[in-house]
Amino acid sequence: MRQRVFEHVRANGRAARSDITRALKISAGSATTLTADLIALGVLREVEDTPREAGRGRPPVALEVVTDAAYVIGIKLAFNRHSAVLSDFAGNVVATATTPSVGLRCSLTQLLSEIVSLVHNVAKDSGISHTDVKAIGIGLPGIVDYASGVVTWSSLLLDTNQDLRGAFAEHFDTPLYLDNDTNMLTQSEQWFGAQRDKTDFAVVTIENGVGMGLVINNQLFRGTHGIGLELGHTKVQLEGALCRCGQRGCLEAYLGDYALTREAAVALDIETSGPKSTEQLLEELGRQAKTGNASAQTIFHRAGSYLSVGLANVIQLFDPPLIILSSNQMQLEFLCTDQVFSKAQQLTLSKRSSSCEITICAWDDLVWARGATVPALAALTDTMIGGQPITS
Amino acid sequence: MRQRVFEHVRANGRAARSDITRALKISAGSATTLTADLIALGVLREVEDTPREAGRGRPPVALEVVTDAAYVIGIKLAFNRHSAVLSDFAGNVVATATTPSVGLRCSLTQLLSEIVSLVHNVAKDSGISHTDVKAIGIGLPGIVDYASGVVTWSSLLLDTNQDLRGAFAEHFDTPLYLDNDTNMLTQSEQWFGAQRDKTDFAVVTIENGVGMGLVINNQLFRGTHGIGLELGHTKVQLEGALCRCGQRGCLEAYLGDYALTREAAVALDIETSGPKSTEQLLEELGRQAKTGNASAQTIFHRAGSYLSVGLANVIQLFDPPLIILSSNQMQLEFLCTDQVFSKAQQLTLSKRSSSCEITICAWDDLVWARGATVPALAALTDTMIGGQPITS
DNA sequence: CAAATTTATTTTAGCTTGCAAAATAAAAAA
DNA sequence: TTTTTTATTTTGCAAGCTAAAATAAATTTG
Repeated sequence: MRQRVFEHVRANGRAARSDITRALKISAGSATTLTADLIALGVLREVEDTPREAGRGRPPVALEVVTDAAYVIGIKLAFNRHSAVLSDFAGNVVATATTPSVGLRCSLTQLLSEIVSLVHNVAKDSGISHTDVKAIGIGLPGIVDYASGVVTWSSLLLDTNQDLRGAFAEHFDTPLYLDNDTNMLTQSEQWFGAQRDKTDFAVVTIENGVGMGLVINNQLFRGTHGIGLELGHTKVQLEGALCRCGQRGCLEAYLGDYALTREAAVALDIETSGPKSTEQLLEELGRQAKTGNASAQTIFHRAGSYLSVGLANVIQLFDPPLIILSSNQMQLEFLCTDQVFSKAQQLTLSKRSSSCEITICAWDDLVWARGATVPALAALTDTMIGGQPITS
Repeated sequence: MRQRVFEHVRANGRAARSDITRALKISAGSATTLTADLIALGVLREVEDTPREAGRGRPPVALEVVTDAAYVIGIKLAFNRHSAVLSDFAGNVVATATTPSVGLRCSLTQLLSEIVSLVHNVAKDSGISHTDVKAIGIGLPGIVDYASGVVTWSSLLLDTNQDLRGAFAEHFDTPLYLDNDTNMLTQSEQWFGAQRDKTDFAVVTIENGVGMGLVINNQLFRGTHGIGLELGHTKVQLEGALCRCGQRGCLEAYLGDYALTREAAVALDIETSGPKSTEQLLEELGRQAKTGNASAQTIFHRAGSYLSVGLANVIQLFDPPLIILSSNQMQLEFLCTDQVFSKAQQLTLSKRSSSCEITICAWDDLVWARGATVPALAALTDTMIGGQPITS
């Protein structure tokens, strides 16, 4: 219950004891006791100059999170750049940092050294002491065993089954929470997003690969072994296009950056092995599609069809009231279109009454990184407040 | 906690207080108090002649469910026959009944009258009074709003959005729990199946249509609106085979009875409009496939390929440790083969360490009907023991 | 066979949590 | 100034557990 009171204050920024009794349906006496505990623990404080609101009666005294009770860092590791966010105990972003990354698969040692310098960088300018950072969260693409902190597979790493948490522990004492990057983005939406009041929603990301996150009843769903929701590798075509994973017909083999660019070479009549980067190729492909290149258009058109199918399947299986779609600029413009969405709705229309809302957003890497602070903050709060660790 | 103690006894048939303290990790004192409550409520009783077990010390005195504290009925409605099970409060089957059904879509009134006669039939022979039946569960194919008891759509009914619970209430006072039939089978597995100790598993059914049920952490997952898990209508092929739902490329359009038999006419070189029933056609198709008819074999082969894809997608998305596959005899023999399963595993192999076990079973309709007793029993127990209703 | 040992269950005292209701506080309205 | 209204604190009290002691009922042991 202490946890719930604290989370209510954190989620709302400020809340008076009387707000808490109403929101959490506890008695006024309990509110007094619980908040007194939290104040004694040093995680909540009364706001001195609570702004005077209209209304009679004794004015409520707002409570807020003691922002400097602890700090956490959230990191997003990606193919072309890494991003980090330093956040206070209330979840406010205090500092950010970004570094370019090698752009090639690398060893665990190399990746770790990039993480170490990023951690130092983000703390440097903010004036926050190293020792005040009490937890760190990292999200990276691939399959991650959340419980053990082992990276089963990642597109960033040369090797499989890398014990990133173990390696990290040799550099820092800080506890590390490691997860798939889409789960981090999902938690960013859950805590900080425009739809943060929603208890159930899905997140679908289209980047180099295709990922998915799911919140059911305010709880992140990871699958039994923590490796579910591999939407990118669901099959949408028997013996279809070749995927990075070696299989054929995976959804991401039609939608991901690499899927579009490998066909771009043909459509744009450029030599494949040219010096162009994926980003440049994608941009060129978009430009050509806009100016009427039929081959370029057909690439996006086909990808759009499969995106409809992917979204429809998500709706049919998980039945979420909302899907938040996040993607690169190019896919956003050409794939995440109203036509594609209405096609997806059509494909699920069969007898279903309530429909699923689909919204789009193109998030900055820092939003992803901020999501990585969520498990760090949540776990830290648990240890500080002292309750059963929430298994999320 | 009372609930948990009671469910532990019911799940194990018998349990001593000392077993309960160990299993539920409560103190011996609590076990005494809680069981005393349950005995006073008339739902548990001490077993007089507890069989003497080897071992020293004061012998444990077993507790068991008072079987005649209440009775419930579970019903499975299907295309060609309806089945009912009368169960005591411990979940033991006391009587069963089966009636042929019209075999055509019918009106709500017609279906209801079949339900009414089934309810009377199953109680008749058992000597159980009508008034001792305290709850009834019904499972039927289609989309059912569990909370409201409205059948949004069913292959059994002519019309959509039929308020079956409301209509039922005009005939009986007994509370009615209405659900999709696959959810009922899933709960049958959860309570009575060989794998009932499992906390997480999926059920996939291949009958006329294709259905799915999912248990996550001992809890039935229905999707947010209670209409998720429509595996049969996930798309596995862009612009693929025509499905009953009007869409193209649905999984069940490749696997369901009707999907196989509509191609059977061609393969077997029979006139489509002949008098053959679906069952006869399926049997004939199986016979021919066995005796080397290449066309017949190719039908099963294609269906098998899509079943692999469907199972692989379930694994990729839900990551269950176990899938229980239930189907008709014919699909069991020709589709649920080791080749299909190993193909499904292959399609998910990408970097995944733990694999998903797949088991098969061909359940009698009575097993499905018994599953329909589960929500009835669970809800009844809640009201009798008086706790928060379990939201499952 | 009586005493010791072992296991099960009950009793007892105490702790924690949360509530209702009364008391107190702090403001606006009369 | 008094009343009214809203917020918060204080004060018993009840429920739900637990740990530890007491009691029960068997088997083993000397």
